Amino acid sequence: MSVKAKTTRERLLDTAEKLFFEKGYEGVSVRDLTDRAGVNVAAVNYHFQSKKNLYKEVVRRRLSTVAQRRIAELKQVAEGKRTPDLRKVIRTYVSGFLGDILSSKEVENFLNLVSREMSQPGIATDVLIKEIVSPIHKILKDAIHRARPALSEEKISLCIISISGQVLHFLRAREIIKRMLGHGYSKEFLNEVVEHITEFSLKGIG
Amino acid sequence: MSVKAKTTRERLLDTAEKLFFEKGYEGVSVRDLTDRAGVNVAAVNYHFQSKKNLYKEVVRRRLSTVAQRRIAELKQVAEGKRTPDLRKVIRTYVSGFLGDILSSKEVENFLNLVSREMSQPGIATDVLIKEIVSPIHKILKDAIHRARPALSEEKISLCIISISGQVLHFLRAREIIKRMLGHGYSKEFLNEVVEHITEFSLKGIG
DNA sequence: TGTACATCAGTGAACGCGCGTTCACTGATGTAC
DNA sequence: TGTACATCAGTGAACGCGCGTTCACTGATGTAC
Repeated sequence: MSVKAKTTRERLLDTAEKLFFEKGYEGVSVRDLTDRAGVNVAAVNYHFQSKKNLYKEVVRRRLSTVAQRRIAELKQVAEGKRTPDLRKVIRTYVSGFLGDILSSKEVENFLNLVSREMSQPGIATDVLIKEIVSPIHKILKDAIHRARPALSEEKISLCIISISGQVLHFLRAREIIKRMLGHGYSKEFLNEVVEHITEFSLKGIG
Repeated sequence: MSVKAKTTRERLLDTAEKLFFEKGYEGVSVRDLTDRAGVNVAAVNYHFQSKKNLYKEVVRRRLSTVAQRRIAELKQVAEGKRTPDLRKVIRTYVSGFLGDILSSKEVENFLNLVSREMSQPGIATDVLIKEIVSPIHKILKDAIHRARPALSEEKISLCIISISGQVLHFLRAREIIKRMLGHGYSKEFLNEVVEHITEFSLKGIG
């Protein structure tokens, strides 16, 4: 079997991912982290020079996987064809960020972090914009442009912001939304939300 | 003339409002506050018992004015008539939160705070929900129900969340939106955004 | 009107605490001759 | 194969700092007789 024991570095990265994604950079102290990981306080600075660096490293690690998957999914439905199926494009985008937050704690937590950094610029905002926000924006813009050639560039951007605003709000304001609706985020409800945002936005674009 | 000199308490409240609204509760230290106000560090605890209490007091002070105005505006266009003009209702809601953020630094900063507390529960979230979120939600729900009787209660709530999601996103993610669009938030642009969200949402509701 | 005392706003200095980081060290593994 | 030294992961304890808060105090104003 040989279940290789995790090194201190690996344990730190895994614990940091969990805690940072849940509580944000400032919500986690170095001691929270090292206690939970079962390593010495000095380990963070030994392996990553600083808390900030560890955070960036953690973001980078997940980002490449998640961003690549989201971008690949979108490209598949948005590119190639002469006029893309806008409903499919939007649904893919929305469901990529909302659809399966329940199926994987890691993805859910990572999306928490993304939405947090989108709401107020933080340590990793630059890399997030570069690796995920801009590429997706570009794909969506292009797809909408080909599907609705009459719309101006500015109008298309406003529509994209309207869509991502809804997605981020449903991601971020879960607690308040739960209170307003009187129920939580079940699998079925999330599917309903994805359909809702898709149809709402499709009609909104016109 | 008799320009009455501000008391320490008043200076603290005014400074706290400015700083808390701009940078959030945790972004401001008691010393930031008292230095800026030109008063002693101990004054915060002398007048307000704790930093937390000062924050609540500051929120309470603005909230009553802003909430009352927003609710009054909405009631005027939403209530009374048999079937309300949905376009007017939505525009009033959207423009209440986005329309004049440039005209008053205080209102802009307060709306920053509201949107911050809506994104992640904070010290004042409860009072905000009670005084402004719930009442407005109720008015909107009722107006949409009378204008579109076919829609279910759940569907109406989803639509309201879609609208407020857009509003909050345009409020919160200003830095990122500026980068995406290549220009800032001018008076004209804000009017354009209000019209955009109104029409997008009106079509979205169907 | 004068005196004694209470109440109040406001202050300077310090407290205890948790924070991120650093220092001096250990013990295991690798490398050179 | 044995010895000497270098490199590395990891550690325990402490450092300096900024934080919210508290303490003991001053000086001005109000109140009672």
